[in-house]
Amino acid sequence: MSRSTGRRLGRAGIRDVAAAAGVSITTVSDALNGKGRLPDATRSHVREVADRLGYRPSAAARTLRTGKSGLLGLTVTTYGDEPFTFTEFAYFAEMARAATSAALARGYALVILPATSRHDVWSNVALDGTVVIDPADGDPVVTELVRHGIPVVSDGRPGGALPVTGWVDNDHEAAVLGLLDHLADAGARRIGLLTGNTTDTYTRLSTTAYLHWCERVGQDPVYESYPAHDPCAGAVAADRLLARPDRPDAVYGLFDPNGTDLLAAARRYGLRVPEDLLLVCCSESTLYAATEPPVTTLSLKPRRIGTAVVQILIDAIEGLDTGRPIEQVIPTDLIIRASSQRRSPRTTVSPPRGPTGD
Amino acid sequence: MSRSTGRRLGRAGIRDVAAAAGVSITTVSDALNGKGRLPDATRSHVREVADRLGYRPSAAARTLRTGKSGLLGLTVTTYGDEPFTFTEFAYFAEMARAATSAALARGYALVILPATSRHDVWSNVALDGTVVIDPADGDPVVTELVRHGIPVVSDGRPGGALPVTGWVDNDHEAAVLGLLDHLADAGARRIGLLTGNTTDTYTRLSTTAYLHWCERVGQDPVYESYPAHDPCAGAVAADRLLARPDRPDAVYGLFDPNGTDLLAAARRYGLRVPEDLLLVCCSESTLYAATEPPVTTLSLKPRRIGTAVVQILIDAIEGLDTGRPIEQVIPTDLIIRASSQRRSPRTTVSPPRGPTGD
DNA sequence: TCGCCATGCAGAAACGTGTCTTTCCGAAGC
DNA sequence: GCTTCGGAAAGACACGTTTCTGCATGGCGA
Repeated sequence: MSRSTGRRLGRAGIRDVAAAAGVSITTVSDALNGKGRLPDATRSHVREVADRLGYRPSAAARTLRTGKSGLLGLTVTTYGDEPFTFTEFAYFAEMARAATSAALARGYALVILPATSRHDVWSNVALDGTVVIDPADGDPVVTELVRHGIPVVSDGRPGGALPVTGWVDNDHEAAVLGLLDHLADAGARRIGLLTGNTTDTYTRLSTTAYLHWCERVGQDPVYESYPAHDPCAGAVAADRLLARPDRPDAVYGLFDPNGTDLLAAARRYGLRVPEDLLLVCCSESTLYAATEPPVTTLSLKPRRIGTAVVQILIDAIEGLDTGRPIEQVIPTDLIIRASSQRRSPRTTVSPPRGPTGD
Repeated sequence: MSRSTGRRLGRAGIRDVAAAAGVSITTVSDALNGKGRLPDATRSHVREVADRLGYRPSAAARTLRTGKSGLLGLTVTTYGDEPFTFTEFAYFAEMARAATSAALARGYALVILPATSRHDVWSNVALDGTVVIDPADGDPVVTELVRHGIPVVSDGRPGGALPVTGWVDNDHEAAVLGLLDHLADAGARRIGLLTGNTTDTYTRLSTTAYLHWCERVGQDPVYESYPAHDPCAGAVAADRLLARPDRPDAVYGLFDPNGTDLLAAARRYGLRVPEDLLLVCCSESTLYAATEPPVTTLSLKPRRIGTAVVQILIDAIEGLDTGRPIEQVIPTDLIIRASSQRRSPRTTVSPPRGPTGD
């Protein structure tokens, strides 16, 4: 009695439902979770009473008992001082969105967490697993998580023998090589690169692929690098690249804003695109379909990556061994627009593109 | 004994730490949380033992006991069928990022949740409070949350007498009126509007403000609306707007991609910007500093909004009554660039802008 | 010398579930 | 008629914390 009256100021618990339905706690639990062997009459009766009381099981208690929280961490490595830069490039936003949708479809939710190993937050939330975007070599957060038995799946091949459960990545080398070939086919004689001076895997792989390609075709590398987290450094670096005495006649920009940066720099130097300068940049933004001229972009397919990462992670958590591989390579997509084609003399207005649909 | 040996396969619990340190569970808890009255010697000893065992308190158990989870929900109303569209417009991404940072700084983490009232996910996570972006009138999710005693703070003034704890918003009417005045000052005779046919508050307020302004200055409204969630519909609507017999000589685009859409449409019709057509669009993207010409944008200051929303929410959760108002209006920022100025005959190249810093 | 307070720590009761084990009861088998 | 069997539901414990209460001990003033 002291119990049932004392509970008045809290939410309705499973005890209240049991009392109201005239059954035991066990029966309520079994009825709501479809577990035990109960006649349908009891089941529906309990469900009806629970609904009437507005009963919601306590997530904390359930988590404590079952050991599963239904929460996945999402961590983005941070460049510069801002805690989160995932809006800097549309890639991160797209990837996060796809991951969120995929997780939700399987009953999980995503918690956004910092890449720094501030234990305060990390240990204050019960995680079933974690998605790590572009982990650094020997990332302390990842090693700590794995040491505690929490599955970790990374977007981006992990370096430094990081003990992740699985990973998904593009074949960055192949993507860059293919794109450079495309530029060469379009008539480029000297291809330049606008790249970052950060040490993340994407930048490193792309840059070395560029250098390999140069070596293969016997071209001197022409590149400028800048801190990718600085929004104005890109424009300056684009300017530097086009101001060089060995000015390239084609440029690949590694980061999302490089397309407009390079277009602006080209205008400043009176260079016409694509006549005087061929352009490709890595971006997920549909804005490049409507620039003057439209810019050829390399899409890393963040939606497919985000989805795949979450599927692998949840499969690992639930212990179900689907045939799905634990390490997946997602093909990239070169969306060819006017900026990388010298063929068509008049600028073809590309029709509005619908949703890419994957 | 059966206890301590049986725990071998799990993580180290508080009991293990207590046993290893030769103290009681209470002492461990107090030492780690800085609670009781203990000599510093005991404190450091317990901490050292806990570190050695790699002890991490169970978030679930703590949540169950204290009733606080340290988790805040983040919900974005969804247009169309995609579960999440917060990447569609840079606004959402910026806002989410700022909110995440602010929450983290105060020891909270954000959980991304769907706006649909699928109870599965919502009731599976223990929330201390929720941020709702642009809730619909009488939103069922919000009412349900409030009914269960969970504080809700919304980005966007709630309509339909929604019982939220607080809200933060821009003064959309004032922003639109000021911007239209700016265009009129620049010489616009007939200002058109590119708007959405969705019923969200932002679109509605902005559109009615436009209609009011037209009425006040005695101009016939010229606008086209389209489903804002459809990525290609914007370009088509921009085209429609400039194809009208009563073609406007200035346009305000309500959504992020409208700037490039309108630039592209203007090119198709041979209209020069800003000579033949003045342009403003609402966007948070820095890309518009580098377009040809640079486009004047209206910034809604999502970073300030995201921060303010979280501060209000956490204040409410922790019950501390700061002087901070529960309802805040954040001023907008009109970033004037070449597209809305007829004065300068030659296109001035705006210098690269640094981080906006708020 | 006795009582009192401050200090340092331990015991045990919750928090709200899930689930293993047990009990109860009617019906069927020998 | 007694046992067995199986269905339906109740009891009780455990999950790992936090925290309230309470027991010692020793120093101090009266």
